[in-house]
Amino acid sequence: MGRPPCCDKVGVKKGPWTPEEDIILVSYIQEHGPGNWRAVPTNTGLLRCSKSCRLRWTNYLRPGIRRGNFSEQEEKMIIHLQALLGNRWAAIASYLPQRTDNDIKNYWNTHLKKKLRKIQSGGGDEIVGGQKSQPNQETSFCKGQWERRLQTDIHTAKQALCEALSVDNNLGNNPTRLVAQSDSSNPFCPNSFSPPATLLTQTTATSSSSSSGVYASSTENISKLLQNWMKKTPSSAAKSELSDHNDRFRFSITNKLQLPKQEFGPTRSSSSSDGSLSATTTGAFDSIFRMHNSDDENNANFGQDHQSTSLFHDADYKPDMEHGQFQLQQQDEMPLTLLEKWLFDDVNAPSQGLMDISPLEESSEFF
DNA sequence: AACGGTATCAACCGCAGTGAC
DNA sequence: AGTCACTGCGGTTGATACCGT
Repeated sequence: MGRPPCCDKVGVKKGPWTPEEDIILVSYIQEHGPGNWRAVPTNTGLLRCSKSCRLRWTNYLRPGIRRGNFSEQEEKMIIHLQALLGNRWAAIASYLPQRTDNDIKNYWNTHLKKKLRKIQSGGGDEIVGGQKSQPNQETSFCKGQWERRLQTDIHTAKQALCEALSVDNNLGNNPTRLVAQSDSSNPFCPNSFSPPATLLTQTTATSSSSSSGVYASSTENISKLLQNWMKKTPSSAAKSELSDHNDRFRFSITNKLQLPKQEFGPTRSSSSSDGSLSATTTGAFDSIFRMHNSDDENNANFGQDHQSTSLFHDADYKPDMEHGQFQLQQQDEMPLTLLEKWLFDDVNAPSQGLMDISPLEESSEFF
C-alpha cells in the first residue's frame, strides 16, 4: 500500500509560481507563520499542494536568502564541505545560512563540478563527483591533515549544537551576533533557533550593514518578482484570476501595507541575478513590509551583504544536528591534494556570512 | 535573424525520518 | 507496534535564457 499523494493531483497547479501566488503565500505566512503547510492551500486559496508551498517558501521566499553569484569563498566552502560530507546539501547549506540547499546543489551541479573537473584535468587527479577515485602518493600527507580538519569540523558542529541549544540564554551576549535577534511580535522572528553566530565570521568590508527589519531579504525577493509582474501587467495589479480568498489576501496586502505602485522603480532584467535593488524599489517595499529601517543607502545594497540584517529569524530555520555525525568513510580517499591549496590558500580572507570552519587551533576558543 | 545546442535554476518527485495517535 | 500525517532531503526534470554558428 503506497503512501497517498500529499495532495490531489487534480486541480493542483504546477510549474513556476506567479508573483501573485508568492504574495499570497508570503502574506499568509506573515500572518500565521511558517508551518502547518497542509492548511496553507486551503486557507489561502492557492491551487498548490502544501509541499509546493513549503518548497517555495523554503527555497525562495523565506527571509535571509541570498541569491545571485556565489563568492569565491563560498565556492571553496562548498567544495570543502562536499568533499567532507558528500552530497548532503542541507548539511552543507547549514554552513552557508544565506544559501538554500537547492541553490547549493544547483551550483554544485552546474558550476563546481565542471570547475573541479577542469582543475583535476590540469592537475591529473581523477575526481568523480567531487571525490577523487584513486588516492595518490600525497594521500598520506593529506590524511593527517584531513583527520585534523575532520576533528575541527566535528568540533565545530558540536559547538553549533551547543549554540543552538543555548541560544535563548546567549542572545545578545556576543558581539558577532546579528542585530535583530528576536522580535516576538514578528512572525518571522520567533524566539526560536538562531544559528551558531559565534561561528559566523565577519562579512566583508563591502558590507553596508543594512540593519533593516526582519523581512529584508524576502522583501527583496518579492520586490524582484513584483517588478517583473508589474512589467508584464503594469495596469493589472488589481486584477486577479484567483479566488476570493486570494482577493482577500491581496486586498489585505495592498491596503494594510500601502502598496505604492509608482514606487516600484525601474524594472530589472530578469536575467540579473545579483540580487541588487534600486534604493527606490527597496524603499517602496520597506513601506510594504513595514520595515523598521528605511535608510535608502543601506537598502540600496540589499542582497549583497547582510551582516546586520536579520537572516535567521525564519521560524523554519533549524540547525542541522547531523554535523556531529560526519561520515568518515571518505577520509581515506580524500581527493583534495590538489584542491587543498586552492581551498585554503586564502584561509584568512574575509568570508561572507559563512560558518567558520577554520583549523582547530583557530577554533580552540570554543573550548 | 534564425536555429540548435548548452547552461541554468526553479520546481517536482519520491523516499526517509519523526512524532502523534 | 502499527498507521498516518507531515516535514526534510536529495535526485531529477523541464522551461527558458544564453550562446555560438
